[in-house]
Order: sequence, then structure tokens, then C-alpha cells
Amino acid sequence: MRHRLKDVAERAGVSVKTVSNVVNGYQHVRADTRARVEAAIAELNYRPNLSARNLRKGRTGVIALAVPELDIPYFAELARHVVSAAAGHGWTVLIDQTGGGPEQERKAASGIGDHMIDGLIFSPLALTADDLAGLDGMPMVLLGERVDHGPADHVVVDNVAAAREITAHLVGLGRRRIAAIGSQRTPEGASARLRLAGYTAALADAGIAYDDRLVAPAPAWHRADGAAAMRHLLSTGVRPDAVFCFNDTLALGALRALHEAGLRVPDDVAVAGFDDIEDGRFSIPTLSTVAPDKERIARLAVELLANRLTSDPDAPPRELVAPHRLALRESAPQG
Amino acid sequence: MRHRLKDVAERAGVSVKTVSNVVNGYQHVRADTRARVEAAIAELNYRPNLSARNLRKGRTGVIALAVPELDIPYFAELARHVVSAAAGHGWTVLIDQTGGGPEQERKAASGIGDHMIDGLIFSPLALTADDLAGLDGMPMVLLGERVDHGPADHVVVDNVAAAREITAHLVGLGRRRIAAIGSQRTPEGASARLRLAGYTAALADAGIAYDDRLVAPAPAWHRADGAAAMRHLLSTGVRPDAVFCFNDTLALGALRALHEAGLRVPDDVAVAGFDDIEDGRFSIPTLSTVAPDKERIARLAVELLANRLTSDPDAPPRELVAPHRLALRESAPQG
DNA sequence: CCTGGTTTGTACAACGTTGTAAGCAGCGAT
DNA sequence: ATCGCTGCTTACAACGTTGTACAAACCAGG
Repeated sequence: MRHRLKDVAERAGVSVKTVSNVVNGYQHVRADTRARVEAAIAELNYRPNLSARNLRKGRTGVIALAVPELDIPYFAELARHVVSAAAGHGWTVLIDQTGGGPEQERKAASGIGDHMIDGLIFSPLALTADDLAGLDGMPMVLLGERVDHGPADHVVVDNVAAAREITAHLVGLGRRRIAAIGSQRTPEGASARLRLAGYTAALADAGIAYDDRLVAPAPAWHRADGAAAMRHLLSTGVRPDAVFCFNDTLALGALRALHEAGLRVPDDVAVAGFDDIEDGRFSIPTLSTVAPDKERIARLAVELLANRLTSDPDAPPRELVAPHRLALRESAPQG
Repeated sequence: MRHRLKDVAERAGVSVKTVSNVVNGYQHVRADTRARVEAAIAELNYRPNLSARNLRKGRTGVIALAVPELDIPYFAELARHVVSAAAGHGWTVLIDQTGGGPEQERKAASGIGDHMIDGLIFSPLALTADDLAGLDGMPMVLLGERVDHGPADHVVVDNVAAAREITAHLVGLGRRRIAAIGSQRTPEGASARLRLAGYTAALADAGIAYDDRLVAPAPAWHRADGAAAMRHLLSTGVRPDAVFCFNDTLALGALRALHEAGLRVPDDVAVAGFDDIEDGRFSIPTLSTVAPDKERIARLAVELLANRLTSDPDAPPRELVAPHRLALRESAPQG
């Protein structure tokens, strides 16, 4: 049995609007009236119809988080933080899994239940700035690298610097034949390009020549791709003494392939990743990695969105950089 | 600029309702009228206001999936399947992270944006049947073991049989001192109780005496808990030759602890898990585990919900059992 | 006891959509 | 021509809520 304001009003002997005022915490309601209304609400177990409220107010209290895949640990961890941060603003988060394809992403960006969400936090893989330009004014915050200097707010980590630091760490361990896993030539590979740039910069810093044969592409960044890429590297005979994988799942796959090849980590080959997912703290060996501050990323994204929604809808787009640090563990230990 | 049916109607020179009819695929609209309306829709980039539609229809097209934690791989993988299955019914999935606490779960079950979702797929940890009985008629499907024979539809795997099979497999490897990790005495530990029952049944089948000291509790089922429990087992001097962990993350933690203790898996200690998460296919060693058919679980849950929503709202609650199989890998290999 | 201001409560319309009932063509059969 | 039918379109009301405008009740000060 579902009740409406009208039912509560009749029971409490007041008008519908007075009940609405009580529900919304309007100040000028006499204490005894308020008490009577609240009693009626409790008795009927009344709860407001949000569709109606949304229709009336033009706001839904829901924001969406669109990510390529939920079972990629990085996105799952990020999702958790976004949900927490959004709760602090009284928002519910609708999580949308795009799959990463351009068509689905376009749909996600433009279509997610129109008028059903107030704003969108979007981690695109395939989307271009042009795609986004076509979206008439859905408040949006982008995560990651794909669309640089686009028309929307943006939260990033300094991929180039981070990749450069972790590669420099491998250099500091005395490694010279440092491979990279995860390069991508597709337009989607913006993160890959930036991390590759950091890698090459670190090599240049150390006066190590860039060797094309040590850079292995990976179509996606899953464990299986990392394992395949590592096997490929080993099969070509260019034996690396370290590998920088462009994310942690690639690195976990690489660990597996090295294990199968009978190579010891880090003795024979040091391994480093990127993302600092939970798995890397328990893998064998534990994983050295770049640890972006996911909690901060989530909080900044939610705050940017909040700002755009509540105070300044037409502010020029901002780009915020979230901090990162190196988490050095067994696979490439502290010098 | 956001447009309404009215704007489209004016542009196309028809009534509002005719536009609505076109949008909803109503049959009796003359071809040229339809074309004119569709042109106007395209020109204005009209998209319907779902809040209004929901208000009018009493349906939102959104179902919620409530899970304890998104960054537990099992739930993330499950979420992916639920999203896919729901898409097949034209539903959007709102993913709600309860945290697993009783209070939050009660709120999730009763409160998630009232009138904002048509139904709920709920994987509770702490909720009792009594809690659920109080929910006036939100269509709901439960996953997992916590609330048996409650008032709602239910999708389960046969935990007892599955635990018994995987334990029997360890017995079949010739192991006799088989430990269990993950027992819980709290009321939340329904899955733990069932898996423990399967474990003891398998021991009884093999004529092995149950040894209390081989059963290690774990407050939660994370990697860290598994590692801690394993360390505890090793420290007590009851050296097991196999371990059945009640889920995969516990098992990954146990692998880690065994590695740190210098024990070989599976030679010294065989390890088995439960859930078949992606990590277990790439860990070192790879993980033998019970593989519940997550895709099927998700599909059954969505179908139960669909049935309740569209055809038979007052049908008696049903309980469906999803199949499982053993995935035998390096940590406890095939005979 | 009136005046003027504040507090408290009400009636009505509106948000954008769809279901209902009814209107109006066009057409074949009387 | 007129009748009824079918096919297409329309006006109106309603979903449950809140903003606006206003009325009623109250209070203090003259």
C-alpha cells in the first residue's frame, strides 16, 4: 500500500502543502501541527514519490558514473570511492557500464535516462572531443586522458610524470634493458601514449637508448593481455631485466608469464605496474606500482560536478590533477 | 536547450499526443504524419523526460542491484552480468553499495530512491527475514544464503554440495589434514555455515576426523583476512597439507601467507577457493576453485524479477538453484 | 480596539508525460 | 445521399509533488 501526501494530509487534518512543508523541513510550521503531521507520516509509512518530486523540481538527486568495465579492479575501486564521495553530497550514484565501445559510450554520454540524472562522471576510452561537443549541456566530469582540453571538467593524474618516476626507479635498481607493456596505437590509447612518453623520457634521462623491440603492445589492459605480451617479449630473444606495465592487471599477467618461463622476479626481471589495485598487495611477488590517489580523484570529480550543478553552471571547464606516489614492493623493491 | 513534446508538436503541426504516439511506437499513425513528427524530433534533438513518464506510468525502467562491496571481485563480476541481463529487458541498473552493515542494508532494501526503482536484486550479508518482511511490497530477488525461505524470490548455489565436492577433491589428492578458512559465528555468516557443513560432510565421507584446530575463522573474506588466518594456522603448529578457503580472495591471501612461510603450493599444501574470480586464473600458482555460474545467477535473478514485475506480482516466492562446477588448476590440480 | 507586521496555513497551477474518450475524416455499403 | 465503420487525430485529465500568491490567525504597540 503506497500513500501520498494527500493521504497524510487527510489523516493529519491539514492541507497537502503543509505536509509537503513538514517533509521538506520548512521553518514556519507550528510545533503541534508538525507533530501531528509527523505522526500521520509514521503511521502511514509515507515516503515521497521521487518521480513526482523530480518532475517538479527538475532535479533527481542521482548522478551517473560511466566506466568501461566494472570487473576491472581499478574501476571497481574508483566506483567505491565515487559512491562514498557522492553520498556526502546527498547523491545516489547510478553506475553505468559502457563496455568501452565508441557507440555505447556515445549512448552513455548522451542518453543515460534523460532527465533521470543530474550529472555524469565519465571515464571514456573511445570517445572523442567531438562526440562530447554534441551533448547539449549535460553537466559532466571526465576522468582519464582520452579527451584532452575538451569542453568539460576533467580530473587526471600526471601520467607522464608518474610513468617517468617508476621507470626511473627501475633504472635506479641498475636495470638497463627495461621493457614496456601496454602500448597502443589506436586513438583510444591516450593513457598508453602518455605513459609511454614518461617511459621514454626516463630512459633518455638515464642515457639509455630506446629500443623498439622492448615495447610490447596490448590490445586491452587485462591480465591475459599482459601475459601474452610478456610471452611475446621473451620469445623474441630480447631478454629484458625489467618491465614497466602500463597498468597493474597487465603486470599481474606478466608476473604469471615470467613464472611460467621459470624467471625469478625481481632477481631476473623486475616488474612495475600502474594503478595500485588491491591484488598487487597480495600477489607473489607483491607488485611495485604507481599509486594514484583514487579517493582524491573521486572526491575532486564529485566536487567539480557539485560546483557545476549548484553554483556556477557556465564556468569555463577546469582540469584538476590528482596526486600519485610510488608504492614499492617486492617485484621492484626499494633500492 | 531542452525540448518538450509540446515543442515538437508545434513544429510538426500536430497535437502533443500524436507526438507521444510516435515516440511510443503506437500503430495507427499515418506514414506522412509520423515522418513529419520524426523530422521535428530529430531537428530539436528531443528526448523524453523520464521523470514525467515515470510519474505517469508508475514504472521507472530502473532496477537496483545492492551488493556489500563493489571492489570485491565476485560482486564486481556479478554486477557486470546483472547489467547485461537487465539490458536485455530494457532495464537500467542502479548499483548500490551497502557496505554490508545491517543499518545500511535495511536502508538500501527499503529506501533506495522510493518510486525510483521498479525492483531490487539484493545480496544481503546482515539482513534477517524479519527486516525483509517489513518492506511493503518492493519486488525483490535475493542472492546468496542469508535469508532462507524468506518472503522473497531467491537465487542460490548449492553451497553445501559445492563445498563438499571441492573438499572431496582435496581428499582425492591424498590429503588428510585439510584446513578450512573463513568460518564465521555471526548471524551474517550463512554462506560460511553452509560451506563449513559441506567441508565437514566431505571429511565424514572420507572417514577423516573433524579437527577443530584446522578450522580458522575470518571476520571478513578479504585477502588480508585469508593471509592472517593462514599465518595463524601455521603458527599453531597443526601443519595442514591442504586448505579449503570459503572464497577466492581468502585463498589468494592464504597463498601469499604460505609463500611467505616458505611452503610450496600444492606440494606442501594444496589450496582451494570458492567463486572463480578472474584473479585466480593468473595467480601464482593458479587457483583451484568452485565456479558458480555467475552469468546464470544474474540471468535467473533478472528473470525472476521480470516475472514478478510484469506477469504475476503475487506469485509465491520461488527459490532457484544456479549450477556450479569445479575449476581445477595448479593449487590443487586434477588427480 | 484598531493597525500593521509577522507567522502559519491554504488553494491553485504547473512540471512533462500518457490513458481515456471522443471527434473527424474518408470510404464502402445501403 | 446517408449510414456506420475504420483509421487517424485531438482535447482533457491525471500521475504526486512543490512554488506562488494569498488568506487567516496571531501578536505587539498605539
